[in-house]
Amino acid sequence: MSSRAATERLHERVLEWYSTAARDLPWRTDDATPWGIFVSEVMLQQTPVARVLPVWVEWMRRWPTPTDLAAQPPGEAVRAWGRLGYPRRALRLHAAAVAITERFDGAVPSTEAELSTLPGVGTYTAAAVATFAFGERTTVVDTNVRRVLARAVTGDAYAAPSPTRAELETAAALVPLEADRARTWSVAVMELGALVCSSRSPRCDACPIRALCAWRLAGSPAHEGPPRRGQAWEGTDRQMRGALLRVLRESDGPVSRERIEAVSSLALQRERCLDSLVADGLVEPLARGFYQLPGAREAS
DNA sequence: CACGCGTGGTA
DNA sequence: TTACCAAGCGT
Repeated sequence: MSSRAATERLHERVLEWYSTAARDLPWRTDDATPWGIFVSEVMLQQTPVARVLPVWVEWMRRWPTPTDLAAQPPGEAVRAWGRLGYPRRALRLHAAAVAITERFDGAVPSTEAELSTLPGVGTYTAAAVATFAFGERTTVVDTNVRRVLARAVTGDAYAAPSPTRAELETAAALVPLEADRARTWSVAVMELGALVCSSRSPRCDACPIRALCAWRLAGSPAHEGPPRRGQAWEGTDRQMRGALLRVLRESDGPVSRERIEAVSSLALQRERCLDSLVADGLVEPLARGFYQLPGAREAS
């Protein structure tokens, strides 16, 4: 319900703050390529910047273009993914590189609609790449944006579990009209959420919009409703899949069934997870009970 | 639409 | 120490 003048004040304060507080990240430099930005966005899905940085640098060194990556077997992408987590992203990134090479002549597509057709590219990533790599004026909504707007505009301590229609309309209404300003606004709000308006302990004293923040003005009320439950971990298939894939990733050649079985004595779960990794295309079964990352060449 | 999917740092 | 959390996506 903010007036145009209030919106303008919000823009000015956030953009001014960003001009001095923004981190120097390699995918934000002027010479960052659309491919580099694309790779960074996929790596940053649910993974912190600090962990992404060294892996991104290595990927750019090895595969400076989508075609370079597409020429490799998918297992190479999975191995180079290291410990970023959610390794299916590596597989989808490889598949996206193949699609870009085959369907877009090796050039990362520039529109949100075309980007959305690529594997591993959802609503957020399509908007982010269209905006940050190509300057398309669109609405970028990630978890940071949702939290910042929940507090500053709506006055809630946290955003809803999943984005609501009203939330997306609020975000869209706040995007500056001019494309270049819109791009900076999007990255600035994300940065504000990452550095200042954090989930656990927001640093309101350092916030450029504390004087305009609805949550702050309401006395920073605690979150209402049931506590959001985190993901279970101990004993989950996710944990087992991670342990299994780690053995494959850190092994040069094919891995014997014996080494697979040494990962865990829980045979039922272990085999279920191995099967699911094969079904996902993350693991390739070979003859005589050996396994390897998909498409990996035989070590000589 | 709710759930499954990795990993490691931090309050 | 132990939950919580980090630029989501696909089914």
